[in-house]
Amino acid sequence: MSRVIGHLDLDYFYAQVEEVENPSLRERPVIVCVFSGRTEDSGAVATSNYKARELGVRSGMPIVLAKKKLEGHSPAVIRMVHEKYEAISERIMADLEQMVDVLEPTGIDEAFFDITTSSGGDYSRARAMAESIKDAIHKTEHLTCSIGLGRSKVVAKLGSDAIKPAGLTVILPESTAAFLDPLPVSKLYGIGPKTTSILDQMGIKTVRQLAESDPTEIERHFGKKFGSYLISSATGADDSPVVAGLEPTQFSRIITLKRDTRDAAEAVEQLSKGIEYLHEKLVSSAKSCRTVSAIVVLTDLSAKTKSRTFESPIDDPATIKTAALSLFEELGKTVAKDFRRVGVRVSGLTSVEDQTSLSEFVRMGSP
DNA sequence: TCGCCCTCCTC
DNA sequence: CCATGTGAGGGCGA
Repeated sequence: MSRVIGHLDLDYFYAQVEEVENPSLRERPVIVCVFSGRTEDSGAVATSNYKARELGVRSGMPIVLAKKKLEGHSPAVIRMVHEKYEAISERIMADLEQMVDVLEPTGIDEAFFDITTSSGGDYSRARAMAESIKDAIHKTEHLTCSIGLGRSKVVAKLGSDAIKPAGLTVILPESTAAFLDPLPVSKLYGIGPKTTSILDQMGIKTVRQLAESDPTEIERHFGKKFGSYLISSATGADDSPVVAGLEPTQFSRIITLKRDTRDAAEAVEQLSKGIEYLHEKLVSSAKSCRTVSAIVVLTDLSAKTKSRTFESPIDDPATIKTAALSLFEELGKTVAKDFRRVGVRVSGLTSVEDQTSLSEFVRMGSP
């Protein structure tokens, strides 16, 4: 029996949340922006509503450029408030969890789910379940979403993208090949510009061509792991499970500096709020980290990182700060250009409860 | 295993 | 024409 996997995507999430909060915005192009603070309007568009997209606005576009495209259309330019969207997302995910067998959130606005058991493997029952999920989110949060149903994560994800906003696309197991075959490989999850270009050079343009290509040849180019993933996604036979309760493995914070510099102290100074935030994240998730990394983006937008791993896990802000400072100092010596953006990452996360306490360690004795 | 880089994803 | 922010995962050399 085929599995029934779903992928749910909240439509133009941040901008839609703003529309719900202020319905008069629906008539206007809306851009939700991240302001870097470097100059008045420097920064980028995080997302926009469909009115803005129709006028040529795209995610990641400089705010100044987006404003030019929207000139004369009375655009709403809104500063992004991440915590607001996070709270709404958490409520929705908690509700969803009650409605499916397994829920795997993969971002603030999307999640995979498995309803094989509760639908009995019946795709018309599954469709009805997807419809009630959409209704529930609309009732409670007044938000629309798009859902794809299919036999694998890759297929479900393509489904949620096929018709949006407010779409529901069901790809029956027996129609999987017909659905996938004609798509360009770049549509598959995990295939970006680089992989597309390599495949193109191998004469592989469509998902069908990828599915029919020699697995050995593919694995030779992309490695065992990614190679076998490519083949199984292309055939729709990818059997990776939907997994609930995945724990984060890293937290990071990166900011744009008010002015370019190579001074480590200034980097850490401007990052001090960010380091506080990382500390809070560690405490609130009951985790410690073993590795601290400093990230710099130089004036030419190239990036460099340097990290330090501690023997035992740490979670206090002072230690993170000191580590970051020395890492930035070392980076400052090796790079040829000034820092434009700086960041700190904590990784190698372990749950506090998992950590072997000293007394426990002594009791265990040396192996 | 660590450290660093690359690729990708989403907004 | 300016270019934000977060996180996952793999490859590879040391």
